[in-house]
Amino acid sequence: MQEAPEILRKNPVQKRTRQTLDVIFEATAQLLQSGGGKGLSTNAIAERAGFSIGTLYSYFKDKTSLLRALALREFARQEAQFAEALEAHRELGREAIVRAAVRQGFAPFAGRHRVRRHLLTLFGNDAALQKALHDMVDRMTERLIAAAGLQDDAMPAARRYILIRAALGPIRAAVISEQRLVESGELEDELVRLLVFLLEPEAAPRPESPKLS
Amino acid sequence: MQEAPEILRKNPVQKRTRQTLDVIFEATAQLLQSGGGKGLSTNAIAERAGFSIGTLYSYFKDKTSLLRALALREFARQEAQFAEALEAHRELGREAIVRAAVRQGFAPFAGRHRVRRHLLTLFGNDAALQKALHDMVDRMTERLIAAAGLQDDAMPAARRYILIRAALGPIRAAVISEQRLVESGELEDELVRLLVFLLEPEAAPRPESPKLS
Amino acid sequence: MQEAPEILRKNPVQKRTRQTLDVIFEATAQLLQSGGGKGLSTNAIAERAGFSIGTLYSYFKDKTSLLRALALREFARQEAQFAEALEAHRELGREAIVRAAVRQGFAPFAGRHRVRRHLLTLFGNDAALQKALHDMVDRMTERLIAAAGLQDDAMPAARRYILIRAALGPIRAAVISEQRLVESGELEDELVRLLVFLLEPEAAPRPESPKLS
Amino acid sequence: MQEAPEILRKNPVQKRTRQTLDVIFEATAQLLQSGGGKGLSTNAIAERAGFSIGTLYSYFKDKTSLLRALALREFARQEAQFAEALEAHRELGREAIVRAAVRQGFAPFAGRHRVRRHLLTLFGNDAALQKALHDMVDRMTERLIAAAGLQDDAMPAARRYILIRAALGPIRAAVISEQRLVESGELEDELVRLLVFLLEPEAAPRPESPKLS
DNA sequence: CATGAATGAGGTTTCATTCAT
DNA sequence: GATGAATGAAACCTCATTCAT
Repeated sequence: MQEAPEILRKNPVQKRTRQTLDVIFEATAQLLQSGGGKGLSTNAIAERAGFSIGTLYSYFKDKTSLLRALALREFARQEAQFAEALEAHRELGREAIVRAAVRQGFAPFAGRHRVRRHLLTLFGNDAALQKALHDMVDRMTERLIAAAGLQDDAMPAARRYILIRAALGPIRAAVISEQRLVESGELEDELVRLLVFLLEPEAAPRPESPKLS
Repeated sequence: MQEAPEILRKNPVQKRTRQTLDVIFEATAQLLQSGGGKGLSTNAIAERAGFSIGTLYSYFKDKTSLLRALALREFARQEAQFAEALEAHRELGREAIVRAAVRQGFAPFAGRHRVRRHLLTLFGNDAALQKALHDMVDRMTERLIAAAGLQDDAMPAARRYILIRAALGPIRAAVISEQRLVESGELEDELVRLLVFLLEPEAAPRPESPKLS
Repeated sequence: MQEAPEILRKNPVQKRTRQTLDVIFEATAQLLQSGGGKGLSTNAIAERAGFSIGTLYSYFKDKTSLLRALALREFARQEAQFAEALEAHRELGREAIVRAAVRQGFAPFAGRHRVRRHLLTLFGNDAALQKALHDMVDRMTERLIAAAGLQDDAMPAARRYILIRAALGPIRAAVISEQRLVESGELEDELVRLLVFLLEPEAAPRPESPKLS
Repeated sequence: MQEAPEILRKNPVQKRTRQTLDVIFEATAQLLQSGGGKGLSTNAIAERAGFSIGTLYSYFKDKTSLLRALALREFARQEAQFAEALEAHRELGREAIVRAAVRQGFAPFAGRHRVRRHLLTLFGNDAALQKALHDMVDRMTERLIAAAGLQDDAMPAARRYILIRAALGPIRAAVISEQRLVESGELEDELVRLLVFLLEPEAAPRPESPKLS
């Protein structure tokens, strides 16, 4: 059941190889964006990319490899953009930083939210990919905490776990079917308020409401 | 020329029909749980259910109809359980109610989290299904707000939108790959804290930190 | 390969049986007219007729039997109408009779030309049906010759063979795709002229090769 | 969203492609001739042709396309042969030319009359195909008129319409079930007489028999 | 190396027919 | 007798993958 870890069949260091890969990835993303899971055949990808199907198979050992590689690339790009966004607002105070993070959360959905959704969909079962995604969110979380000026260990693990993930669900749902809240900025405001609350060091740990079980 | 919006081809009021449907749904859910979206063929469903493929098609006009019906059924069941859980804790105070809601959020993942995930992904593009889901979450939100003893209109729309959705993402992610946080209850505590915060009537709208921008 | 000559499973003498058959035939004809060969399933026929599929199979041993019986019925009806039309113009002279015949040739296409075409299509290979059709045209031919006041044997066999068949092709073609010629009556005039020519006793044709007989 | 009107998926200019197409067409024709419309499955065609089913579908987008292409090919071939036959008898006088035309009318039924009949019936509903056929007969008509030495406009439209079509019906019927008349040549003689009559310039337009309605 | 024709397992769906109720 | 749920062979078609050129 274990997949051999080899994904690419060629060394992408070669410049020509890298360009070819870009073309293939772009073609795949376009088909994913326009047609969804349906119609995403290797033959269609090859045709859209302008290569022969045989060439495609000289770069990827099978269809899954291609998609996995695309997914990893997209995630990495997103992580980089997130880090960049935080960096750009580093000096403007916690709320500004959080707002930048939230705003960046909406970004990937700008032109291609279907690409991401389909990739997530396609690999819902792929443990390795899930792990990669998970780790990525963890790294983003740490970055956000640091940028907000907190000690990493000042925050309980479960709260760290929630920090970014609490925002992702609403963002995705709203982009798909509640454009009004997105465009008015109301949703952004609420998510900022939410994250700021989570980042707040606990004043005094709720002495008034003992847990009863 | 006109497409009938019907999903079922037979009237499920008949006892025999209902039983057959249950068997088909159960078989589908099992295959979804064990095998995932791939390999979920109508023939496999029929075989697992112990009916012939023809029977299956006498109940559903095509594969999509079957899956859609299953999705609607699962969602409805979940909504009912949610309402029930709230009702059972109605007298125990806001935090208890919220805790019940969060706990109920974990429940559907108990034995079959893959079933739900696959259904969600299979219909990621289906506008009608998305609408149904969306409406369901809205209804659950209203119920939670009422149970918590708030006036429905005391809460900004965007915050209502977030209320439940902020919890769903972390729950799903954690169930899949962070069992430890789930089992220790830490995650539950954090989510409860989060929802309680969102339900809090804004004491005095942060007079100490005016938004500058 | 030979089909047992039994077509009906029940004795149509019974009044109730005859009515049921009429309903089934009518339903079949409607489906044939509206949907063509596609969608003409036994289940659809039964549903349209308001009977259960089982009942249908108690009247006909299989689908082919049903269609064959319908075809025979339609042909017989057409033959009867043809005879009637000739009879009604018997006293008006040869041309009037021929014109009545031609006009009657167009008639079956009035409301249901698809029914006939599909039936012909479906049994293009059925030798028995073809024979029945053939015999029917022969009978119609004899009737026309008699009505026109000729001795049956005054006409060569090949010409008799042609007499009606020469008109059928143009009629069918024109009804399908040359409505203008049909509606203006030009086509009718030409076909009348053609049949009158064929019915003409050879005056003294081809004087260079006198047929003595 | 738009349907491409293409029939072939590959460019038949390539020699290999053309050969493959010929093989597929030939296999289809054989099955049509021997088995008829029933049992003509794409799998059977592929097997008979010696290709895999996938190859067949790489040439034609679906079964209908394949059959349509075959029909067009057969019709074109027939038209060419008809023109050729007329040309070969151009110098021999009107009756000889007409006889050549009639004889050519029997020709396609020589070895494969079922192929043509099945193709005709399969596309009885296909407007485009009917149009093509119709146009073909019109072209053949014009050719015959010209070869017979008449001015095209010397003949009423309705008579031109009839000219060839009056012969087609009897030919088809006779080939199927009246071989004797075919073999003795009697039928040919009668059809020649019929066409010659239709080609005759009207001596004097029937002044003696006014139309009475 | 690139190409793309060819492969064929396997997916979805239809529908004539049976038979227990 | 009537019913209609159930059957399952068989049809159409897709698409990941191979390999001769």
